[in-house]
Amino acid sequence: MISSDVIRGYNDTIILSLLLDGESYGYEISKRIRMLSEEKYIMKETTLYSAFTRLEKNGFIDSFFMDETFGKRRTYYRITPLGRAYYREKCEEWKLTQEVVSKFIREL
Amino acid sequence: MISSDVIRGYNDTIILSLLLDGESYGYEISKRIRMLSEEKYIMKETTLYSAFTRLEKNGFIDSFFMDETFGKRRTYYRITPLGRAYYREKCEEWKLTQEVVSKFIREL
DNA sequence: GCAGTTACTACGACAGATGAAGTAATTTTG
DNA sequence: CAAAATTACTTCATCTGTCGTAGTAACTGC
Repeated sequence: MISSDVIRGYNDTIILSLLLDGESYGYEISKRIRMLSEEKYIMKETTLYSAFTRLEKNGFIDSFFMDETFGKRRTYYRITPLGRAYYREKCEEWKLTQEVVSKFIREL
Repeated sequence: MISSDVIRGYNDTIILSLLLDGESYGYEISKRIRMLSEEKYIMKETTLYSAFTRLEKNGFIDSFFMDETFGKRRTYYRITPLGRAYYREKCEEWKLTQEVVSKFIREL
């Protein structure tokens, strides 16, 4: 289990990464994070949906509705070019973070 | 430069790691983080001192004063056995976090 | 003697994560 | 066929940690 405070800085990046595979919606994203991380990280619902709001406000994702005649209406999200650029930056930053944090981590 | 939000979850761990080398105080810790990270991460003063307060409250560090007849009085900190245990946990968590986050990071 | 460095402390603002609760529709199961 | 589970969110209030700003205080170098 990974605590939220250590991965916090990467929630937005994780979501964007999954949207690179194509448009998706909250519940699906949530399940994919769970699966891909092998249950090691489970993003809370409220965290996820508040991330969507923030990402959209920043222009990193777009939201839209699909034509659905059944089921509770889903909000779909799609990554924007700006979002891709931001994702790339965060990937670079991740490499740097790994290097830096690793200097303070030792095997005991 | 690493933004504070991505490294946020590791500030306490970074401080504890430096205290493993022996007791130290705020200003010194701050300089060592700066140097060890090759200026890639600079912990803000307020962040650092509030981390000390939190760590002490949690029993992970002890504070004390040294006999000093000159200079502004420094508060020294020393890691406790509890702090060492916590540090070890965080090191394990770091490995897990690296694995998990890496799954969402791609070369583009 | 004044600027710069060392070494903090206090305070208020803000962003992001969270728990709890609620809504609403569909699907499964007993 | 009704109840429980699952899907798919939304709202709201709270908490934690970071940050900007500012101030205090002593020493050090020019």
